[in-house]
Amino acid sequence: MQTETDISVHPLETEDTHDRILAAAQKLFSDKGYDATSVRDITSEAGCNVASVNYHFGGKDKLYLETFRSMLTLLRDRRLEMMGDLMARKPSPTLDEFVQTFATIMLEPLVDDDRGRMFLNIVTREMIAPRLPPGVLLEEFLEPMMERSTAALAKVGPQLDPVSARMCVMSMVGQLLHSLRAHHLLADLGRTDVLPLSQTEQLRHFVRFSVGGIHACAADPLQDSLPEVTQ
Amino acid sequence: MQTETDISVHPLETEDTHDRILAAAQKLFSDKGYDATSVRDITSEAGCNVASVNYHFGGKDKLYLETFRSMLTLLRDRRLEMMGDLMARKPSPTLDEFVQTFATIMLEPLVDDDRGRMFLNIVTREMIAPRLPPGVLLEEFLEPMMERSTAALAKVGPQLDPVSARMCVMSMVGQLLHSLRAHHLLADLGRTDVLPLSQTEQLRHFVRFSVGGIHACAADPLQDSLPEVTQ
DNA sequence: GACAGTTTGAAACATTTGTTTAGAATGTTC
DNA sequence: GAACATTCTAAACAAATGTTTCAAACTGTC
Repeated sequence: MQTETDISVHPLETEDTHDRILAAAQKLFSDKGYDATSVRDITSEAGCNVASVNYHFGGKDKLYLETFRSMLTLLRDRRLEMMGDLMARKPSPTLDEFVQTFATIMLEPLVDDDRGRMFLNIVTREMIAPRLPPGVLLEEFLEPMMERSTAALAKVGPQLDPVSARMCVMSMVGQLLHSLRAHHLLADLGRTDVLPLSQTEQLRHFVRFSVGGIHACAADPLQDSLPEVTQ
Repeated sequence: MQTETDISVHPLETEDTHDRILAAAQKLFSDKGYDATSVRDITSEAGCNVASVNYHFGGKDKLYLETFRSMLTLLRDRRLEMMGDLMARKPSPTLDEFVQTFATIMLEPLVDDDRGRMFLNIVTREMIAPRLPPGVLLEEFLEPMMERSTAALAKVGPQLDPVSARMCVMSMVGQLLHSLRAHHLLADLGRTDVLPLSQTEQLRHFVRFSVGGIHACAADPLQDSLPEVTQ
């Protein structure tokens, strides 16, 4: 952001067409989805010609792929960095601290109203109806974060078998994404009455519930019912 | 299903065009979304003429609305009925039983591979990019189930303030939907290695985690930080 | 200023889109 | 059987879609 020279006064016009198209595509693809977004929607939002998409990106599908990759690598790397910071702390975080920071790590890139919702929407869409080459979403974006989170939880949490740790991370992620989606839906409808809690209070509930759940999992391990899976 | 006479041998051809279109629309709208599904896709799947959609439903958007309503009222009523059965049991269910049955109630209509995934997909899409009149999804479908679930939990669970009970239901729903979406994604990619647990074991984790979370919430109520919200 | 390379613009391309039209087929009623 | 309403089909409609074409405009270099 700060890297641009201050020659031009208008920040939008400092970006070249390539970047303006990418920005418009991020907004529109996230907002309305791939099919509901026409190339002309994008180019008119970007203030350029229809042909520019094909000149700069080689087609609508290629633009979508580049859009998705540019957004999601940003999201992933930011999360991985925050997770790395957390786990590098000199006294290892307590379980409470870990769960709370985990929520921040997962949500912080998503709650920024500019790009946050776009992230969530485009990932959600990709989960239901993938438009990317198969496996890209899972292997490049979901699994790395999943792996690190599971390892981190296993380190700070109570004694948990690997599978239980993974399931606990899934439980936490599910809670966070669902409450965020619900928040967006309710905000759109102006129904602030349905979930009368501030973000702080919602976070407190999440930590409370999840820490309780993790302890319960540690006290009652899954493994005993598993006949030592061949691996 | 059993109400049809056995005059015709071919079950598909016993349905009239109206129903065949509706069935095809359910499949395709859920599978690919509203925009990616063309009227011709639907009519060719239903084996009828393009004009039939407009004749029987008055347009693509009307067909979508009818499709959504027919699917979701089915889903909602089935869940509400199961929830009613559970709470009508002579000895009130324990918290463990409640959480376990809650999972069944939420998932059972969704795991049937025929229609289950269609339900989940179409609801998910409606949450990110509504195509229905605003509020229909929330007020007709989500809130009734939410209300009943919260009330039921408050009845069988430990002492929980209303807001905490609601948040606990949210936590449970979030977990269930997320693990189901993950299951679908992984199944599509053939990655059975990522989540090496049977449905029974996943259910066991869910119950364990959620019961632990609920107890933790009861032990540490949210209310004390709330300055008695004006209502 | 002339030149080569890059970027942009207006127009047109062939498809596909949702919808409409008019008429044939079908079943029902008198 | 005639008149009727209902349901279906083929064809056509205008509008929107992603993409291509090609000349104009711009860029920097000599």
